[in-house]
Amino acid sequence: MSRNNASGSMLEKAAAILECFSPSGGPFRLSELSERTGLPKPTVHRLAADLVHLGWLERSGHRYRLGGKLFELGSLVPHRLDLRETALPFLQDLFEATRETIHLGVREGLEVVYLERIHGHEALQLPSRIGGSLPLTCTGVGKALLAFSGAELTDEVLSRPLPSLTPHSITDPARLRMSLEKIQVSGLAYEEQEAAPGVSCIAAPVFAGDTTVAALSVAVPRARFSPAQLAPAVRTAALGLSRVLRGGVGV
Amino acid sequence: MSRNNASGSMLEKAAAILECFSPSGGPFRLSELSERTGLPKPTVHRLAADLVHLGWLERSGHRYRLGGKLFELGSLVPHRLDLRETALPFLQDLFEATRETIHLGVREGLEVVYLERIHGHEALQLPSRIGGSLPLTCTGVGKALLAFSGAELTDEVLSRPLPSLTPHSITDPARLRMSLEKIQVSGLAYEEQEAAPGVSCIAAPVFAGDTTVAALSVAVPRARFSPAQLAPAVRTAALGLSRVLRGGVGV
DNA sequence: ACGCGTTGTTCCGTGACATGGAACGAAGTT
DNA sequence: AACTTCGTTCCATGTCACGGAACAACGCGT
Repeated sequence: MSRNNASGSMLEKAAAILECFSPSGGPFRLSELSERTGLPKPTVHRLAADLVHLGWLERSGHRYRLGGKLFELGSLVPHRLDLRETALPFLQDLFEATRETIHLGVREGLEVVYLERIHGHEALQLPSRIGGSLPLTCTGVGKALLAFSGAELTDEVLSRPLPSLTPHSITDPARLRMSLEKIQVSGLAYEEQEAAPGVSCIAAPVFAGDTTVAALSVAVPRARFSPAQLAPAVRTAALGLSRVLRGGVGV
Repeated sequence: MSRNNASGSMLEKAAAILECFSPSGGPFRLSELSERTGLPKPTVHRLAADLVHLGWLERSGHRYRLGGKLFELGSLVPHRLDLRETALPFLQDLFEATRETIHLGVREGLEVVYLERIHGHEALQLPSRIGGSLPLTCTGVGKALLAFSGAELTDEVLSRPLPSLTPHSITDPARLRMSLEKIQVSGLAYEEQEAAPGVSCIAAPVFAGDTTVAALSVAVPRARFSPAQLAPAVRTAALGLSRVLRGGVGV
């Protein structure tokens, strides 16, 4: 029924099979893979066997999952790895100061990709996942990135319909533009229930020299949201990280 | 010169290209990839182009790096993801209590694979990397895993030559067996400069029900190593995580 | 117990497409 | 300017991926 991105070279088919697992992640049966990819069952059977052989897929009984080799390779992606490594101490500081959920994200096209997310025992219900992407327009990290990535990008984003994750997500271009301007003067992005109901967020951009390379944020249950206490911590972490990156991390 | 694992299906060749990046990670030129894989240049050229098209490889100028899609897929590997998520709060506690480098690892075959590694501003020089694997026999996490994974595995490991990461790594089977027995009675694994010079480590196994699913550790510069203070923290974190996993995480 | 729907799996003739040697052009090196 | 080494394109060859059809192994409802 799905008639997904179907065929082409063998690689594309293999990729299509692996793509089935994002973002659902969950184990799939052969026929589910066949249906989701639009590929005939024997083809999926053979390819899946090959992928298992390579360690890219794992198979227990009749269920397929992503394999350990992908985790290994994914951990080596250089830009992600380096940035995460240098950012981690600052994220830890921020966590220790606030004891709330911390995010680190970079921009990729018109979306934000999360590189790290740390939290304590009380886990918020959030749409963000490490490695996952969300719209720039309705997340704290995304808005911080967007506000400091040049006017062309802002125009590009505003020229399209604005996606929304919750009823509070900003869908009016004019309102978003105003919000971005406020972010530019204050250096901090606020977000209230635009990404997840009941959760507010405050974010700050991270610079390497004069280009925006990332943003970090702290997400808080709405009931506990007190900008006066969080803002200095977030700003401090972002500035500290930016100072270390000044020499730094290549694009 | 390398005559690596050469050819076969197209997937194997593509995998061979990607494997070039572990653990070096660094960017490679076309001819380097050709040499390392043993594949002819035109073949690598075509495959690399396909991989770039899929987002598995990135190309800037004439240099190839691993692509963002791999990071995304790697973050979805279920066993890794779930365990890391539930373990994170306990790792944070342990970090906050010790302010030292924390590791979380699982066993995969005869090696330990690290799922998480958090640290502060002072980063130790360690061979461990997230997603990377090391021998079970010369790391704290590895020894904790090995000591609680059954006698057959111990015999299997001891029947082979013991690898070493430093001159202090244990290479005598008898000594290792004794060390493992001590770990079994104390519930804690000690490791002194066996993985990296100047670094000591104390680790504890993590159970889900009655099976060992992971181990966590704290690594400390030898000068600061004081087991009396670290041991209770490590044990507490491991027990806390085990308690949460009791219901839990499937194999 | 039986039949039916659905699953995972094997088989195999066909042809699409990956293959890699050879040739080319573009840098960088001596 | 002659040479080396790189990335890239071309194309005739034959390999190997392809997927329909047939088979086997469950699970299920009555």
